[in-house]
Amino acid sequence: MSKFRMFDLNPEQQNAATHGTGPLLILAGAGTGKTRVITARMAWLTAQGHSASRILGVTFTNKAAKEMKNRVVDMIGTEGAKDITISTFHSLCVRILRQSAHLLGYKDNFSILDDSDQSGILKKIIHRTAAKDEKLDPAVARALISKAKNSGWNAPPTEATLLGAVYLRYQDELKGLNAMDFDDLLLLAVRVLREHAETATHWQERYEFLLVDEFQDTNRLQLELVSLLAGKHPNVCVVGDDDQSIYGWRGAEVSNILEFERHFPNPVIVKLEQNYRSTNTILNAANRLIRNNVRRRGKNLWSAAGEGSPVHVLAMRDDREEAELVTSEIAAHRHAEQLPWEHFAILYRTNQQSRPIEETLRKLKIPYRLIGGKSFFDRREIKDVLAYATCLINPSNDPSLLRILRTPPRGIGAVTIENALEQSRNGSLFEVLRTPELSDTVSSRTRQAITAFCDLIETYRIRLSTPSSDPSSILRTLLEESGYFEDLQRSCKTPAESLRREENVRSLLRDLSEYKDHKGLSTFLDEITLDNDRQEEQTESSTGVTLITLHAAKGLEFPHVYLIGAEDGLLPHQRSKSEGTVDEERRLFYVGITRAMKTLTISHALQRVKYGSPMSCQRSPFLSEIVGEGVLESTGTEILNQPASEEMAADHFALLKQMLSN
DNA sequence: AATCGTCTGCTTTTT
DNA sequence: GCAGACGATT
Repeated sequence: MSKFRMFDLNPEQQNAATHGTGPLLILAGAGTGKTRVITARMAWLTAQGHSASRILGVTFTNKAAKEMKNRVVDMIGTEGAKDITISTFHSLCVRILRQSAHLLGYKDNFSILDDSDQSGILKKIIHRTAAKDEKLDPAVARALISKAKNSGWNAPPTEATLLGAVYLRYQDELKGLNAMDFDDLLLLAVRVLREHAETATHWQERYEFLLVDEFQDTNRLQLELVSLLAGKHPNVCVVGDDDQSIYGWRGAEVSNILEFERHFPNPVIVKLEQNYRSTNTILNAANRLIRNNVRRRGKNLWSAAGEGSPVHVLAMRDDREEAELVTSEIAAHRHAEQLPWEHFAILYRTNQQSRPIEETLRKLKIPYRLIGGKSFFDRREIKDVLAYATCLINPSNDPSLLRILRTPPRGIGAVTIENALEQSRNGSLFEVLRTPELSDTVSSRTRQAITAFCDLIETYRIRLSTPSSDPSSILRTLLEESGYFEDLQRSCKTPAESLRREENVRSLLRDLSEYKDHKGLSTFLDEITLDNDRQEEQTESSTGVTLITLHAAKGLEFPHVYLIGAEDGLLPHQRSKSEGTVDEERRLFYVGITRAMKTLTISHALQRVKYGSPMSCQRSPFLSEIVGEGVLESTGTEILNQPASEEMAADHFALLKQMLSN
């Protein structure tokens, strides 16, 4: 055990890391070193002689999984850590289902649909199902179906309601396409474990120790999955913070962590309250805010870092003044203390709030990175290439097939496709295209084009299935042979655009050829659909001031944080007020505050442009919960008239002058 | 099939 | 105020 002093754990962390068997709940406040504890625990387990291959860590994001893996490697070395499994919920389910989907009537080569495929299919089904006077927004349907899959239906879906009918047809359709959406991955993995004892036993024996990260964000299905994997002797260690549960709207159940004892009786509970990130002034403000929530375990963060500088609450005249003051203050602060831009972050409730900030930053020529833009994935050419790849794995995937059927145009017209789709109803389009009956209804020229297309796909499918084949060169040849690159060029307005798109395709193919462990095209596609980071690495500039929503900021930290738009109706959001989820908004605010390491500035405007016109705004009721010792309130005008130091004054002045001259 | 114009409706988004 | 969707128009 003395070995574990090496990891520099405080007594509570040590208790958690060295817990033996049975359920363990670690209530880890923001910045209390939960990743350190989880990884130290993994290290400890292996040091106790437990086999690394029987330890499973589960996270929500690939980023968190990677991070965790790196940290274990740092602790016990590559050799000791390499057999520990660390996986996201979804990729774990994919692994289970690739092995057992046939037990549920799917094929094991099923495709995973992304959001846009899902929307497309739903739109089609709604159109087909709804009567003339009935209306159902595909986005709403998607949200409701997702919620139902993750939390269960109040009543089983029936044909009686439009939504029920759409749902049933949607599931049928997906099965016909041999495809699953993100929610199905969880739903079906749980189903296969629940209904097939031998599968459940297999996985229960495979892993002896389970460690679950961000437990407050788990939904009903995820809890059930954990439960099923744990089996009768639950060595389940979960880490989470009920005060940071901000995904209730996505089906996360705070009750999973609040009522942990109900799901896993007699757990050991460890509270981590020592924070290693922020000053006490910041933590006290956070504590004062969050204690206004009723349903919580209760904890009080403290830090050994001292009091630090005051938290500023700024009342601004309008959103413009807010943007100008925040940005110029960042510029001045950076200049005065010679800090990199990366030390600063601006946090906000809704994406559109970034706009005025971006404009001002651009004016001042301050570099910034905006988190949460469009992904690499949404690029047309990337979707095209992935659709080609998907069809080689699973030609029943209609959305992908439809995509490549017209890119490039190959003499199969819209009418033909429409007819074929009509015939395919509950099966796949590819099957219909291959059937000779279609010949009766189409011209011989079209028939020829269809046959050529099907042959093309079949040929390449065979090539791909040859052992020792190289997926990336096969895919490249397929794209060349089908004239994809010419079509891409033709469809681009400028040579520069076509060059860029071609480079994107090449980079994707390079990625594939360098894909480690050459586990095959199918796994590559899984990883790409399940991993958003992969795409973002390529698009984001990684330097500058960070602009980020409160949701996306969870888990991150910045030395200097500006939380803007602390107004009633924005934070808490109007909608949360009408839906009765103000507590979650308070947690969101709490998450924002606890991102700050050294300084925190919270601003609100008295007037803000909303939907084009200026509206007057009340300050957020949360602000009166935060004020107290160490919190300074001031107005924009005061700041501009009496800056802290002469140096700052000069900077402010120079910057404002520069801004006005632009 | 592509482009233009008008209408609508407006959080958050780990996978 | 503006993006995105949809329908009318060429």
